[in-house]
Amino acid sequence: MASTRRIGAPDSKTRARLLDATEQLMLEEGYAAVSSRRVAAEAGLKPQLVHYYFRTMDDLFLEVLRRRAEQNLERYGHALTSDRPLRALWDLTTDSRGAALTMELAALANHRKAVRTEIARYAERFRRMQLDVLARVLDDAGISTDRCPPVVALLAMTGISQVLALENALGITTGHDETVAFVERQIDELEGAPVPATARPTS
Amino acid sequence: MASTRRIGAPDSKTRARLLDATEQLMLEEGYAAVSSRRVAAEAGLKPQLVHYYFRTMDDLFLEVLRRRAEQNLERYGHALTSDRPLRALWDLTTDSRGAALTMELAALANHRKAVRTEIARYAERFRRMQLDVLARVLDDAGISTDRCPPVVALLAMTGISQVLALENALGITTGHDETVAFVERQIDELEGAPVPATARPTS
DNA sequence: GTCTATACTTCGATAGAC
DNA sequence: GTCTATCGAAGTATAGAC
Repeated sequence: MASTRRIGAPDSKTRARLLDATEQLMLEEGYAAVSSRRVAAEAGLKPQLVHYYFRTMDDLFLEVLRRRAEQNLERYGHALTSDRPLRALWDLTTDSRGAALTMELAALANHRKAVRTEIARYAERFRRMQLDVLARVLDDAGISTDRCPPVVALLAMTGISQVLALENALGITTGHDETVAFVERQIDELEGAPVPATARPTS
Repeated sequence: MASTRRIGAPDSKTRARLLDATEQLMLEEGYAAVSSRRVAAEAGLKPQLVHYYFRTMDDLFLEVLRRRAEQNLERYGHALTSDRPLRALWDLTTDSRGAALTMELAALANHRKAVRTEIARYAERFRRMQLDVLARVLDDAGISTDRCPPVVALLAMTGISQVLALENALGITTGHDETVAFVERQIDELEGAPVPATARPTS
């Protein structure tokens, strides 16, 4: 029989503080630093509150993941409608804070089955949205996809931004500037390079 | 003054068993599963022995890292002298077991300063060796490096193999086959292996 | 609805026995 | 040189007080 234990309200202010503290802790010290005691200390609360609002640590991690993923899905939605969708997509995948948290969640997935399952679900949705953008841009630019299918270009782009984020975290930056410049030049060519000045059309 | 506590012999059979057990545990359940008790259980030994041979857990992780890194340095050395060095390099970076362990160590580096420092040191050495191979191959093939410097190609290759490994661990494989085929075709063209009919050397 | 007192488990590490 | 007995701290989680 299921436990009769109660759970905190989903819209509680305290609950949100715990989620923020968890995310902060993951970024600063990695997911392994996340414990009920550490999260509570970061939020200035008592450790037991973590278990009141999130019955288990898995629930806490899942909620962090979902909150961030939904936010990202919305951002990618906007990228789709941008006048330079590919550039918008690249900017999103190279956002350092987002990339770092993604890395932590991916590492976490290695030994938390619930997290792995949820990440895989979201990843498929992201992949599809990204592919839509890329396929459309390549088609508009009249690029043949025989030799390099859109999915290959997408994986390359994802991989490059990932390795940049990972090495950044380790303090290795050799070749990063050149790589970013290269990718952005490719994107500019595909989407029609804007004049290099700061003149941007008003939105 | 430093502690008077003693430490086990470096060539001890028991010590090696503990290192093996740690590596195994990291691959199977992630680095967060590595504790003195779990490692000992995996090796069929008593938990306190971990602290006898490796004073702290940091020391244990560092030894796992060094052992694996030295092994890899040797492998990359061989790749340099292969008749198809680029292909050998690609095979090494896509070795799934090695990639998985690297991911774990990278994640571990996020909150273990000693590990991060040591990884960064080895990473610089690897990067240099890999660049030597790539620059030579590109030069031999007469490829201009103006547009795409060797270091950019290297980061792309590293990123692609990394994202493949990461997604594999998550159970996502969409587009993987196409991507591997694409990269290997590029390599074959550069190194003059069986060239497909549509191959077009750069002018 | 919100939070605290508390149980029980596992952790890293040391001192000392063989 | 090798291993064991044991400690204090930190971890997750639950039952019950406000």
